[in-house]
Amino acid sequence: MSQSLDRALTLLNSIAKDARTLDDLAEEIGVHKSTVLRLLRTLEQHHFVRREGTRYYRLGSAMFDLANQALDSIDVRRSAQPALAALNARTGHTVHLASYDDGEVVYIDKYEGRHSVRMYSRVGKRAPLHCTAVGKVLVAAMPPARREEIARSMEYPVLTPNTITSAEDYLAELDRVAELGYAVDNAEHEDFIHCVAAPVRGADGEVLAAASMSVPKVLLDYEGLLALVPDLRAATNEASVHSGWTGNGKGH
Amino acid sequence: MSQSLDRALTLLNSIAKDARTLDDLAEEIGVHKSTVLRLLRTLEQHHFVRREGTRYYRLGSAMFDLANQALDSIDVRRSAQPALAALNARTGHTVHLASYDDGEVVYIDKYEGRHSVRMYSRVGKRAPLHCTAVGKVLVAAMPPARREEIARSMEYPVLTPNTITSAEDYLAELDRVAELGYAVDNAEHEDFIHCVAAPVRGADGEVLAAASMSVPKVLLDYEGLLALVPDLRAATNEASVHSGWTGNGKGH
DNA sequence: GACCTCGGTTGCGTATGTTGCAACGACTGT
DNA sequence: ACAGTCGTTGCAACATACGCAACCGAGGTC
Repeated sequence: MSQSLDRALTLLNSIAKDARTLDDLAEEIGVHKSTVLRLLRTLEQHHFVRREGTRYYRLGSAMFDLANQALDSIDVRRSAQPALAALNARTGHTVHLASYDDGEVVYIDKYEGRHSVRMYSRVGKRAPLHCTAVGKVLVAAMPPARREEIARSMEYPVLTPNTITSAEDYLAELDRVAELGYAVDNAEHEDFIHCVAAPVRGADGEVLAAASMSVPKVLLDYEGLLALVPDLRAATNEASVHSGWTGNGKGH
Repeated sequence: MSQSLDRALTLLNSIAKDARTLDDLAEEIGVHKSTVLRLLRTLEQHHFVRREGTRYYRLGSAMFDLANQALDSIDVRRSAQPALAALNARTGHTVHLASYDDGEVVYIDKYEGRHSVRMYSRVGKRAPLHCTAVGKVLVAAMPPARREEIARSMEYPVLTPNTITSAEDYLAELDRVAELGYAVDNAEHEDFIHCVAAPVRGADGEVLAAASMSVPKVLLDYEGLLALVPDLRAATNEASVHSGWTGNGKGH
């Protein structure tokens, strides 16, 4: 819609990967380098990028500032924090908080696990709905019509041998999740990791977000993973209460 | 330089403060609302903003994602983390890590103190050079000519009764800081808080960032504040070592 | 239930802002 | 000192983003 803005935002993404030079960027988005220069200057004025020496560009501080302001304004994040931090401290496993956004899952908080296996996730990162436990929880919370609509319009890229690959299978899985009140990702996203997730609810019983624990398979087998569910649900319940949930689906 | 981009970035700032409506935004930046709509649509495509319902706009996940990528790429931040976290845990006081950027100080990390007095700071936020301990440390580390240049071109807004208000006083203060190896902010920025700061150095002895501890005056008097300096310097030394510093100003 | 208002959305013509070009200048390495 | 590389600037041409005004759709009021 807006060409120059579109190009500028694309630039930001490139720069984020790592510091880049002018010609690099120009070639990458297929415009003349003078154009890139002018866009970068505007971005620089607003502190969205900064120059390193004269040659390289990096993301600037406005990025951090705005992002942190935005994170602060996500209420679930703040209200769920104590419960999730405690869960993380108690179990030592990686805990994620995620919400639904435009056909994907977005991580809005992360508590790093104590075991050294680091996951390729980060606050702000997006992940597919079909192969994550949080994705299943979030979609399962929607009315059946919406579920169907989403499931039908999704792609089902195969990421591991266990990945769900069809709308039918996914919808069946969602039914199970809705009934049980929690979801499992049995190494459907990353080969060596499996997860369990449960919903965090707000005042009217609506699902605000989903919290998950991720564990390397070498550390805990499937049985062991399921044994974490009560602990997880205790934490999501506590988080729900802090978010205004009263347990009867009718807040206040 | 680029009008539409400039406007879009301004919009982001407005939206960050809190969710806003279209007309609001249009009036705020003085353009027609259809223009704002188109900019927002482009921003939305890139996930820089998301819509809440149909009426309100909020910052989107691309913001978080890029910001976290950017933070990860700041090496000092990562290498200083263990030492600063330990310092924070040991003392219970708020610890900041900051670097110099374009005539201001930028906070690149923050460890919240245990006492309930919260400071108005945040990762990514900017602060003036003349009234912060970190600012003094960072400028004091520059060659005299550069110090002078910066000091002369700065504004000296009065924020508290103790704020330094002239280039002469500031330069004198910088000399003291350079000699002592640490800086004090004696309630020059916020009335009820005073701070001490010390430099974090890299492989070649250059100052990469400054770390500070901030304490409410009611909790600790000036004497008590100064008594924290050894502890702080132990932490910044450790952080420096992790950043490649060898103590002789000649890395490797 | 019809009317009204308010906010978001769309199509269109025009002027403005943005683009690509080409020449310049600063810096590096040989 | 020269060649090569990369960032920077001025300018003219054009595409783009702009403002306008009319069109919707939802919520509230009488």
